[in-house]
Amino acid sequence: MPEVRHIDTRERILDAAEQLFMEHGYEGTSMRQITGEAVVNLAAVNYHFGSKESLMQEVFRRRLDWLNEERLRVLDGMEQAAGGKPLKASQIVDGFFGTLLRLADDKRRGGIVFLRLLGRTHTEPSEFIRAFLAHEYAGVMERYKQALFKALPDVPRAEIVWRFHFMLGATSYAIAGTDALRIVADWDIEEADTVDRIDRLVPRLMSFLLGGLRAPLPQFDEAPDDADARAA
Amino acid sequence: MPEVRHIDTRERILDAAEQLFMEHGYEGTSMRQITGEAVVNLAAVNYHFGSKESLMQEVFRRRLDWLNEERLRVLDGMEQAAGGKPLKASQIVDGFFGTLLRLADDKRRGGIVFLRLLGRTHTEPSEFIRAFLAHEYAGVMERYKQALFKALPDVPRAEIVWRFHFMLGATSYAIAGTDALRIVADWDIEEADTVDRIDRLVPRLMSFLLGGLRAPLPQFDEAPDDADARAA
DNA sequence: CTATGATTCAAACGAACGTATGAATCATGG
DNA sequence: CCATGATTCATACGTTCGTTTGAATCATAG
Repeated sequence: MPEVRHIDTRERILDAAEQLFMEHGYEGTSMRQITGEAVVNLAAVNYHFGSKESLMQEVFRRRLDWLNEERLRVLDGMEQAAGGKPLKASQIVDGFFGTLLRLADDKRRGGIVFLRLLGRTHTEPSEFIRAFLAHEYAGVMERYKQALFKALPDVPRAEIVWRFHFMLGATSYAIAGTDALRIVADWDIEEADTVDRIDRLVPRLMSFLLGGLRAPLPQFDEAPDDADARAA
Repeated sequence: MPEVRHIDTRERILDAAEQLFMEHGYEGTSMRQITGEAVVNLAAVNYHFGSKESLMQEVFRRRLDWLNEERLRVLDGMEQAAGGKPLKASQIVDGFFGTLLRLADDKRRGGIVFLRLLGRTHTEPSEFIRAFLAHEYAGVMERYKQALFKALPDVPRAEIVWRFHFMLGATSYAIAGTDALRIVADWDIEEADTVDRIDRLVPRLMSFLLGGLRAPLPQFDEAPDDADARAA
């Protein structure tokens, strides 16, 4: 097999790119940084991936393919077990976000580095990246959306979609900046240490997400204009 | 006063930069794009602001100074009215996030363009930007944090800080991508039209945030290892 | 009406960017 | 064990980047 150096080089590039894209973003990372960190020749990226854009896509595909398939497997399993009855909202949320967050401990599948990269990329401005992510997510999103509709028949569908969106935001942000707490202001979570944070982040975030998902529906009181009246 | 052209040029640069940084990010926006959009000479940015970094900081300072002072004014007013008694959580959340979101309608203070820029920048990788934002936010964060501690005396402080963090994430994401709904997957909110979205986004997001903030506390069942038992 | 300082301008700087090239080096199949 | 195709390598290409420069133009004060 003439594949040994090949694969090794490819993987080293992907690892370095994953790390650097996470730290400095796509535009902020140069080919020379990537190949330098990976200890490969500058031309290797173009040889193996064709371009910087293709490299970026491969960085995501390598991790997202498994993640989204796993999400579908989990959902399939839960629906099978439920035998046609609606799932609980907490199950669905855990299937989608829990499956994501549990990646943090799985270094073989990217671990916390990929998690942070993914969190940051959700708000990445580059057009082609967002388009690519939209395509990668399309199938999974549709399935989970339908499951939530079924689980919460009394909640307007538009409301569910919005709240899914808010949950995505809270999650992206939470994983994008594990250190962002002391960035947005220098709060220090009293007890927090590196290991502790991820372990406890999951139940903390899950409580928050479910609380938000099941919150009382908003009142669109009166005229669209101004409308200072807010529920106290 | 030799200030007329001066100020006009400065402002045109700031407006163009605000728009372009929002669309393409800091690294993805070039000086030539900015000066082209502003219809000023390429050298004008360096003449008026010194560097691209300083320009970025000025773009934010122009808007954030007022926003954060307003947040403090609102909090002061509410605390005065309460006369020493704790505020309601919903008041505090509205003071912080509502004041932010109501900027969307205030074109004079940046409107939705600045709002989206701010949302995206929270996960921006560049070190100096995050450092700058941390400094800008420091005072306001501390005051609101203390207000929440007082309003929710039964909730562990660490939990409040985390939930504030989650709220920030949900909000950033919601405003960063008003179009991100059809980006993350191509959902279309049935009724949603441009005007409608922002009007209804506020009560929707507020309900979600409050639901999350007041959710049942997480259970850290069976410490995984390193039994740092903390009250559940 | 001219002198002065502030602003604008066209042009250029060196550095860094993503990419391409062709020769050198490698591992393998015949 | 040599021929072949895959991979690595040093080097260079053409652009674009942020910034600088010095002259031209402007608005005002004396």
